[in-house]
Amino acid sequence: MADRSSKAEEILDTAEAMARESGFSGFSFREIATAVGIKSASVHYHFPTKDDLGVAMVQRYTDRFMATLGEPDDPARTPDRAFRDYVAAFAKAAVEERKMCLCGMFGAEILGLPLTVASETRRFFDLNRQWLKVLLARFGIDDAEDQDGKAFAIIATLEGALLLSQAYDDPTAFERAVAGLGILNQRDDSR
Amino acid sequence: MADRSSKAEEILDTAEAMARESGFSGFSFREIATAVGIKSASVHYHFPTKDDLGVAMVQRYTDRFMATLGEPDDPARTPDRAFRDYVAAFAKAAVEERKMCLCGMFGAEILGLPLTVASETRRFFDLNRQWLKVLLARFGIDDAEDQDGKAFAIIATLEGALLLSQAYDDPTAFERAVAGLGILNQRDDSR
DNA sequence: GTCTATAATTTGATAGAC
DNA sequence: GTCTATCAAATTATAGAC
Repeated sequence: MADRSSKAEEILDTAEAMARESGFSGFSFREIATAVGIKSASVHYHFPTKDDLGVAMVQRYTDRFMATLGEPDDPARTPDRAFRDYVAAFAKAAVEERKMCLCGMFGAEILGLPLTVASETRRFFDLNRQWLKVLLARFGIDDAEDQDGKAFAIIATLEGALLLSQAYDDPTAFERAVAGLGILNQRDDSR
Repeated sequence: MADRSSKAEEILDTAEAMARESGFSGFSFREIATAVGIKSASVHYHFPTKDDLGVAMVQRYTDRFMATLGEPDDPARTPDRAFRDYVAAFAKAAVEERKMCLCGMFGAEILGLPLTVASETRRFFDLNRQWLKVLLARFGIDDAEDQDGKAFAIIATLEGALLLSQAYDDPTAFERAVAGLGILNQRDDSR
């Protein structure tokens, strides 16, 4: 896709990890440089400005996230299974990575972001909504407004569950929040 | 409570507004000073360090928020009504103020906060969970684990709905997320 | 690609006069 | 309470050598 050098990927790894813990202002070129073993001027060689770095971070995060989801209407996967996979994508952030969703973090502080990064952040949510709409149609939810509301509700709950996991530094907060949700439990028997 | 001067309140107003848009690193003593018409050294007179300011911001926000909620077991208010009031407290942030919840913002970036501010932020969520548990008991939900899960799910959805409203700069995102949620619609007839 | 060196700006914070 | 003056550190970013 972007065909980046391995050093550029290392930079993105580090910047993403830092941003998912403390936001866009939560990392600096110097910190990243130290972490990957180069100087800050060399980071600027790969990503001239912080805007550029921010955009690349969100694009890579979004591409990876959507790729792990697969297609919502893949006939090889039941709707129930696809929905569980969707929840699992967020659970991974809470349990394995113990970090916020990058776009959830940027979404909250979007008014303080460069416009290019803000725009790319909204794209993440647009793609998620579209993916969920296709899936909800397979559940027999055909009304567009209904699909829209349910998609928003699902994303909100999962992003909020991640937020609580961060606040408490406790992955079980994510699990408890999701387990306590009716929408998800309706299909608890389908595993 | 804190018995602060009106200038200190002005400072807190400004800092809160800025933090709810772009986080803890999203405001500086100089910006605040300019906004309230004094110099940054004078801001330090009221709040010696940024830690102090952050703690005061969260304490005041939490106190105000819990005060508007009232008592969850006030017999003068039906459980349905109390729950609607709870949702309305978050809706106010999305629709009237068009800002993130201060503690939702700080919760997401909690790993980048001073420990004192982080601790105060968790208190906000502790108080919210306790309030909801008392309310859920009135709905006949007596199992403690059940109460806990549902409380987490409700807070997660509302904080996540605020996050989406910020990301899209659109209060209707909050409303759509909440409307699409089964847990809330079950009692749609009780208004 | 990475470095040294450096510029311009911003940040949190303090000392001391009024 | 507010000011001027100042500080040390950090930030994003650039120029130019290797």
